[in-house]
Amino acid sequence: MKRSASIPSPEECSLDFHPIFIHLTEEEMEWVNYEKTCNYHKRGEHLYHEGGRMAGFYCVNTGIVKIYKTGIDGKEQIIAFAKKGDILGYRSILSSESACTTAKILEDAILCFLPAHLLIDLVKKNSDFSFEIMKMACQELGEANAYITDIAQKTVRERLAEVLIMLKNKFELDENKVLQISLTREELANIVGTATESVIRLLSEFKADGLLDLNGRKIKILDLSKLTKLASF
Amino acid sequence: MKRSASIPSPEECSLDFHPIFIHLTEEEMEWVNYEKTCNYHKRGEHLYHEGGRMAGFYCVNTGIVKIYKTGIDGKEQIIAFAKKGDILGYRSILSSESACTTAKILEDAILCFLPAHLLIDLVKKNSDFSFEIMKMACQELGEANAYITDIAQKTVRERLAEVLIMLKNKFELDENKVLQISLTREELANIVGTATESVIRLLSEFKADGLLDLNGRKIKILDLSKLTKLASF
DNA sequence: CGGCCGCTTGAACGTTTTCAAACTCCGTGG
DNA sequence: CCACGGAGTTTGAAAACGTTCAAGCGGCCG
Repeated sequence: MKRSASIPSPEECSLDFHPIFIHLTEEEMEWVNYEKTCNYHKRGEHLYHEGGRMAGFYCVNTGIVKIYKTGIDGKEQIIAFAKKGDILGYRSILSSESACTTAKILEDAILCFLPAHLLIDLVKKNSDFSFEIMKMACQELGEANAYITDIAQKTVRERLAEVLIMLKNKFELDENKVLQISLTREELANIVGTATESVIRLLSEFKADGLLDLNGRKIKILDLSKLTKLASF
Repeated sequence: MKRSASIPSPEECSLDFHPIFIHLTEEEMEWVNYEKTCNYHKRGEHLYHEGGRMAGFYCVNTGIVKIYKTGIDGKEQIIAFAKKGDILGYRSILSSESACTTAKILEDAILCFLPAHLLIDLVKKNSDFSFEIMKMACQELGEANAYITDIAQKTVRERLAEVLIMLKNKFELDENKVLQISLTREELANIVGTATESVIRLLSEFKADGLLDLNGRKIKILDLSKLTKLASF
């Protein structure tokens, strides 16, 4: 536990690669670096909870964060994942609402925390920064609308295929074509919006059809084009 | 057709009540009024189409606009309605994407059209305006996330109850407790994300349970609290 | 008056969920 | 080192839910 006790190195804390900050002046960037708090976060840790007030937002430098809402009798609905380069928690700050989701570390992460007032000040002072944030929010909105349509109209089978493709695009495959994110069957079900057993049955069906190979939580994509057809884009 | 041939009166074109514009300077407001084009739009008319480029955005002064995506074999998924005070089409402009929805007039409307460059210029020049737009986008994003969870986890019955409550909140009831928006059963189904027949069956079930009364497209809300319970918030 | 569109109902069908049980893997403690 | 326990996974069978198809009705517009 040497790492989690210590503070990340300056390189690990760098925000330079975050597309959001490219339009900041040197002065503003210094301000950001002065205000930021960078930390290690272990798997399982909660960053914030649905319904709570957001003290600030987070920039992901390494690791994976799961963002979800809690629905009927505690069942979670996964809304998104955040990985290197993503920011999270900005929505609630800008809309002056309490957090509409919960964020939990899925893979050990290095995150920078930036206080809410900084976000608001930057948005008010730097119109390019503001524009980037707005662009991001509008893109997310477009994706959310698309997902509403999918979830309302597609079968569970189609949605599972689609989710696998989405995960492949976001987290890539390794040299063996294995999805570079490890999810439980239940988590997969909570993205798709279905029961765990349904995911299990459909996955083995996909395997039987030669679309993919399974090895515990490792999912190897064998036939992307068939999978894409199944998702019916 | 005297009206549709003529141009709306200055009062009908006023944008003063739109909350979006309250932070504009007098000069900026003059600019908006100079650039705006105000028109009558008849029921059935399309404002823009999914996949097309947005030349600008619209402010609703009167009437109702239906905003939807087209899914599997043409089935529409209604994403939102816009009424007096709402703006639409801004998302695609700010995210530099093509329209992710289609907009169609549901009730004869008076709309102001504002060119895309105006939106972008205002966003870049007036940080308060920019902040308002961002706030709106972030709120919509929160609502979209909530709807994803609902549609993924709730039964059709719960969702229909929820949609009726949403419509009541947005369009109010008249003095007879009748919903002030007229939708076909199919349109209701396309909000809920289900088949037309399911909506019909559930509506008559709600009626049998004394929750509401039906008279063609007129839906009279009899027992809001029971309906709310059914929606399980 | 005819035809079309929207509404309604019934019945069959298919998909998905639920419940129950058993199995596997893995880490902990005896 | 092995037993134990727990979480996650898998499978089967039954049940619930929702869709689809088919048919008939009713009202409105041309």
